[in-house]
Amino acid sequence: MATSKKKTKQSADTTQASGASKKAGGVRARVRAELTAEIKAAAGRQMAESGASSLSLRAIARELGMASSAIYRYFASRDELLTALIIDAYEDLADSIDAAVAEVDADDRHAQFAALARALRTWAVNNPHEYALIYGSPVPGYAAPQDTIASAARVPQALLVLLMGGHETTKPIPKNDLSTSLAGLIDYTERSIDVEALGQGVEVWAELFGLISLELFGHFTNTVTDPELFFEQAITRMASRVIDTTG
Amino acid sequence: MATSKKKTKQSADTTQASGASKKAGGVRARVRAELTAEIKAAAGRQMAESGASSLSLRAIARELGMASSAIYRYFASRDELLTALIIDAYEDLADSIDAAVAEVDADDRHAQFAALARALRTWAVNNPHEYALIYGSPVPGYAAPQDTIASAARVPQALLVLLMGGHETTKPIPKNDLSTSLAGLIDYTERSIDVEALGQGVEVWAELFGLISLELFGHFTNTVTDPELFFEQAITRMASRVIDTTG
DNA sequence: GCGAAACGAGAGCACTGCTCTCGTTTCAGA
DNA sequence: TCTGAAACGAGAGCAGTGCTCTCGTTTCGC
Repeated sequence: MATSKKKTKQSADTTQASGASKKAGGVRARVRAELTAEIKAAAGRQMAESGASSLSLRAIARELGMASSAIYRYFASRDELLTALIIDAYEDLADSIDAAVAEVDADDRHAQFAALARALRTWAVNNPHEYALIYGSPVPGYAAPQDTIASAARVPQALLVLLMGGHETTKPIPKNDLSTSLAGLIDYTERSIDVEALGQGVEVWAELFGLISLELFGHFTNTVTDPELFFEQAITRMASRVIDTTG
Repeated sequence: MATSKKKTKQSADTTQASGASKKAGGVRARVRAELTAEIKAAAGRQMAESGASSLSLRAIARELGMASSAIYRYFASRDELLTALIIDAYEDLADSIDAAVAEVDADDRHAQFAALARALRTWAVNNPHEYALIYGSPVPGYAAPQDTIASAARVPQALLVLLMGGHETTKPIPKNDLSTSLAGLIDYTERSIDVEALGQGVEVWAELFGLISLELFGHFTNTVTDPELFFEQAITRMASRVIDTTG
């Protein structure tokens, strides 16, 4: 009876959600880029007020006035959107730190470290959900794609540069527990930094994130009454450890 | 026509989901306690393999062979279940630490600190999801109920005890930036601990959590190749800072 | 100009937390 | 001991989610 819907010649619908740029010229490509950015912006807005865990693709679609299924033309899944936000967060943080460090005298390494630390904390305080997204507990199933790793590395890179400014070494790396545990870092820095300094760097790095995480995640309430003031004091001590370590 | 269902005298159904113990005697009370424990156990099992974010009340009900709505007789909401798990996690961690510290010579404070630190990390490594639950990013809307605070405090308490073992003071607390920022902690310890030592304690505390969080959350991959070995080295240095601080 | 690819909209599936109702079981007080 | 009230389990139902599939339209590249 009813003829099955006329079968128009239909194509395969093989849109790449994680669009690898395609031709940059076309009008469609431009619109696509804009919409992608709009989706990320809406997601960022939504995340800023309710956090990453409650981020809803449907809510984003609603805000943008489009069907929820349309989002999938731009991001293959919620996870992929999250990944994009993670990368953006890393980049934004790294930019903030780099800018702050660049503003102070390159010879004053104490001041450089202080600038780095303050930039890190300030960014975290101003973007708590983004901070939680990248340095808080990761979603269990979530395996960081290779893309994020490069961006993630930019942040500690700033501290490594600081270390390189005073602890370069040409001496062979000693073979001991410390160098064993830091093998990856030693490799990454091409054996150019003194191992003791590297170790102090990692420790200070951990303290920085510890202080900020404990503050942001509410573990300082009623004990460390003024986290910012305490952080300032800690900066001085941490700077000494990072900079005055004799290799 | 059809008589509306006969209105049996019906009561108000005012079960308190967050059961405040009631009479301990009755059979019903005992069954209730058992089922509550079973639900928490199932939740813990489910969390251990897929993390807290994907914890599903319906899945728990399924595992226990009951209707999902029945769960609400025991926990008013998913959040309340989470809270119970959080408290259990804090208690379990605090127990582990206390037990580890108690096993070493009370006079050897370096060894005591080392035991504390190792117990903390070991627990975290063995219970990564529980660790993430209590020290990772909190759910944005989630405000820690008063109940959790007491349990949460037990953990850093262990370090405070260590500090008290060597930095008691009867001198008045100086009025400076450090004491201002730590006002809450000074109050909590009833001004019995030297402020400098308190400051070092907080810093070391932060470093401990920083090291463990960075390791567990995957920020050490390819850099700190052997986190456990590195942690061991850091312990020595941290112990010195905590214990050898001259007030 | 035309075929193929890209796209937006909409329906639908399986899942979630949570609520409400209803019949049953247990408890506590008279 | 009896009885009304409280506690309980089951089930249906609601609103929300991520994601898939289909279908008609628009745009692109050759």
